[in-house]
Amino acid sequence: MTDTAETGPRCMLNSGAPLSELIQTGELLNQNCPSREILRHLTSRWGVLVLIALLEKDRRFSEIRRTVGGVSEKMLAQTLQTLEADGFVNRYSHPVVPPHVDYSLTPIGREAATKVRDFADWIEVNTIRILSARPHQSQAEAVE
Amino acid sequence: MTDTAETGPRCMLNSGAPLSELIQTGELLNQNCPSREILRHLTSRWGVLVLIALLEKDRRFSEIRRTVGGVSEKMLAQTLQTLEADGFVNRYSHPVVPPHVDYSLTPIGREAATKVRDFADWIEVNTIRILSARPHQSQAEAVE
DNA sequence: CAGGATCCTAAACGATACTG
DNA sequence: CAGTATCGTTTAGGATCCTG
Repeated sequence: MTDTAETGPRCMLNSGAPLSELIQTGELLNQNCPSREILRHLTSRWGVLVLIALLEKDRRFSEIRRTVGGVSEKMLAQTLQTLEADGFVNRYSHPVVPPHVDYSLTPIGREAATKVRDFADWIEVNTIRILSARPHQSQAEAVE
Repeated sequence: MTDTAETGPRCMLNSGAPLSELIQTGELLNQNCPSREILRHLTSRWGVLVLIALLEKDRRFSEIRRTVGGVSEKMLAQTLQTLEADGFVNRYSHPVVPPHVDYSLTPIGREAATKVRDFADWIEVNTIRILSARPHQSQAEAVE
């Protein structure tokens, strides 16, 4: 045992090497890679849907809330803050009362959202196919 | 108020219309659409990484566990069961002792995994750019 | 209107022990 | 080896109330 409690090999992205020289291949499978965090934010339950909603057009808070079915105020605020902190979303608060806040995608946010949207499109197109190809559950499983 | 406690408009995919005539556009934003469930499975924390691991080659349980850094036995088993139930993954248990179980992608699982891999690749290529473009946290936030 | 603060429940997760 | 069962912890998530 060493002095540090490493849980696996270090990721190249935090190995101390100069960033400009790094090449990443399959680093997501590495537990310690910061790309894991990005992945989790972008694939989070509400993050995916918010990105899609904002890809269509800029929206204000309550509009996103209405667009993304089922999201609570709290989770929407939290999701938007995370996406903003990652630099995927711009937040512009108009200096008026009552408050008016507009959300939009940053350039890199738009890139990410486009990728997410591609994947979402695939799911929407294939959902029926997936549901019908699904192995049937047994009675026991269905009751569960 | 009606007799049913609907939380939003029905999704076309469970509206009772014949499946073959349905067209889906933006149905993921609808709370009641079954595609939401597929999305959650495919974008789940470990689901993404398992699909990527299996896209490279077929693997047995312990091999996936070693490949996907940080996944626990329990979560891997659970994730594989979900992906199998959705029809994305094949499970073949060799009739030997000690047990030997091979996992592989189904055709539709391979399609899905390819899409996931595309997105993952984008993240890996852009992680550095994302991290450096991130708005800096304040001292207060950093301590938090 | 856009949230922040609070409280609470449910689900996800991980570690460990056990079994065919 | 490939799980299952159990337990305890952590996080996600929702509901409600409150404020500039």
